[in-house]
Amino acid sequence: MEKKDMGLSVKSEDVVDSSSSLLNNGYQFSSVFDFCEVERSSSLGFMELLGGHDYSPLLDVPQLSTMSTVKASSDTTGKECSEVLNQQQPATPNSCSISSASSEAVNDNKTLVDQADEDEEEEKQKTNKQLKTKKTNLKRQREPRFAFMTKSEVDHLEDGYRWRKYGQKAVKNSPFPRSYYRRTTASCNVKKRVERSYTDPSIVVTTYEGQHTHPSPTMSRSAFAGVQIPQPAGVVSGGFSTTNFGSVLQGNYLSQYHQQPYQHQQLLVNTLSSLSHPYNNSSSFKNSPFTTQERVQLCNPGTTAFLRDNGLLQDVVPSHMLKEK
DNA sequence: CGTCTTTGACCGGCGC
DNA sequence: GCGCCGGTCAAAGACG
Repeated sequence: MEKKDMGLSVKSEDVVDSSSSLLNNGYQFSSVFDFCEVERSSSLGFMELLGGHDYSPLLDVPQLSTMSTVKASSDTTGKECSEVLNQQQPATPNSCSISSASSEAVNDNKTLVDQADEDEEEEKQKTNKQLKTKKTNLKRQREPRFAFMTKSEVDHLEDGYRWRKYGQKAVKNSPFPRSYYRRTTASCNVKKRVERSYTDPSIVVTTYEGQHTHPSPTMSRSAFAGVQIPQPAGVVSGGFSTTNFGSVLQGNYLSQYHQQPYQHQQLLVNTLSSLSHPYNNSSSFKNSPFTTQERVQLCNPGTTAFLRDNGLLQDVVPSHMLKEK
C-alpha cells in the first residue's frame, strides 16, 4: 500500500525516528515529514495502514485520512486489523488522495458532527453519575485512531500538549505496559495511548484518538513555531522533530494551498539524507525485506513557506543551506 | 495546595 | 453464561 501525492509518499508501516523525546503535534507542520525517511519494516507487523477513516483525528481536515491514517492493532489481537483493510486506494501514484477522498469526506463530516454531539452529551453525562448506566446502553462509538511508531528511548514523547495519564495496562504478549493519556484540557477529548513495541523495544507506538477542540498551544509564535525544537547539534533526526501522521497529513494538506516549487526542499532532502541518520543503522531496517529503493524520501512542497520562516530547521540545518534560495 | 502518577477495581464488548 | 481483554475510573500517594 503506497500513496504518493505531490512528492509525498506514505507506506503502510512507517517508523518515525526520534532521538529526542520531542514529538511534533498534530496541528503543526511537521519538519520530519518534510525530510524523514520512511521505510517498510518487516519487524513491525502489528501496525497496519488502513484507509477506512476519512480524516485524521489530529486534523480538522477530513479529506486527508485515506492517505495515511494509520490504525494500530495494539498487539496480536488482530481485531482492529480486520476492520477496514483493503480499502480503495488511488490507482495512479500521482493521483491526489485528497480529491479521491473528498466525496467520502462529506459523509464523514456528517458523522463527525454527530459524533461531536455525542461527545458533548457524554461530557454532561459524566457529571451525572446516574446517567452512567444510560451511557452504557448507547453503543459506544470509538473515535478514529491515528497511530505512528517512533524510535525513541522515551516512552511518552512530548508533542506540545499537556497530557494526564489516567491508566496503564499490561499488554498481552508484551513485557511493556500500555499507558493511557488524556488531555488536561477538559474540553479537549483527545486521548492517546503509548506503548512500546515488543518486537522492537526501541520503537514506541503512539496512538491518538479524537480531535483537538482548540488550536495547538504551540502555534502562537508562527505557523511553525511549535516545531522549532532545540536539539543538540548534529542530531539530525531529533532536529527534525519527529512527528505523527497528523502533522504529516497536515503538511500535505497545507501543500494543497502552497503549491510552490520545492527545489529547496529537495535540496535539503538530498543533503540531509546524506548525513548520518539513525535509520541507516537501524537493525529493523537492515532486516527489512524491502530494498532501499522502496525507501522513500518524504518531501513536502508546502515547506517552502516554512523554510523562509527558518523556524523549523534552523537548529539543525546549516545556515548556508537556509540561505540557498 | 494543585497537579500528576500509580494502581487496583470496575465495566462493557466480544468470542467461545 | 462465562471468561478474557481493552479501556476507564477513582482513590491514594508523590511531587513541586
